[in-house]
Amino acid sequence: MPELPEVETVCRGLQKDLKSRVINKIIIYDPKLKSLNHHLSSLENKKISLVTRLGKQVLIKVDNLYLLIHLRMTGRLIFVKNSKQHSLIDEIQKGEAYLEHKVIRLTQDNKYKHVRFLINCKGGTLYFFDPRRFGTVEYFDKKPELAINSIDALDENLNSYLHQNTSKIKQNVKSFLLNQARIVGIGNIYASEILFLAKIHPERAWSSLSKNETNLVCRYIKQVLTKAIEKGGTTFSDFQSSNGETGQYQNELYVYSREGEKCRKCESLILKITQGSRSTFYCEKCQK
DNA sequence: CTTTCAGCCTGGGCGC
DNA sequence: TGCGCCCAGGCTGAAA
Repeated sequence: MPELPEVETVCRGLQKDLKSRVINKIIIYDPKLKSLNHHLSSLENKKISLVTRLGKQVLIKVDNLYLLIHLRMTGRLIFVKNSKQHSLIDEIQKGEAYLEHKVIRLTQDNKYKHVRFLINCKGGTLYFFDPRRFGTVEYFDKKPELAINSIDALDENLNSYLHQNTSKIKQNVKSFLLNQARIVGIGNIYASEILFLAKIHPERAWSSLSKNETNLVCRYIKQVLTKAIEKGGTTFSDFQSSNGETGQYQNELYVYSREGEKCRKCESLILKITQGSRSTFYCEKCQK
């Protein structure tokens, strides 16, 4: 689910909600997260100072310590302010939520929502829901950084990075955009959208791009991701911001998930192919 | 070195 | 209604 714009949307919401709150208690329900247990006590009674994005991950600064959360496919971080209405903690204590395979499942609208862990702080609780349980939470005692030789997709130096470091890469352009060891933040939805707008065929080799085409890709990486952030991300089935709102960028898509529908520029039919075992959507006529 | 592909998981949608 | 199959926004690590 979450690519850079969705993670940025979550971070902005959490920064507002969590900043300056003191952590009372952290509870882990999913045994897959138990490595975090060793560090929980060092986080309690400390103040959250900053929530920022690191690539596709959410970085929460707690005093001089860090929690790095990767949402992967279905992870959601939802902050619920304290109110008279019962919180999940209350429901657990009242036995209205129950344990199944040690992962809390909360019934709500007859649907199960899997809570892997929660942070209860003064004024509210941050829940980490993740049905598929691909998401990860890591603890660091110093600030984690992006991998060497990689660059954030919205870094202002992206253009010179692409020209200086990537001209020999023979990988197809679509797979290259998804490669997080290089550009960090682009996922399967936005990769197809960026290539459509840049009018570049997804099966071209990255090294075959002219200087001008590389500039175009760079321009549309910035444009697409920035606009998607403005729209609060893309919601297909289950992306939600930290206050539970859905994104709006799905209404702007030119090709993703539009196989067999008419291209919004030339009216020929959108095609779907598989590259690196991921779906790619494109317009044969618009993209050369 | 590069590239592919199964695996990690669950739930929704579809065809029968 | 139900069952089986396919699909999914990400990433890793083993194998080729």
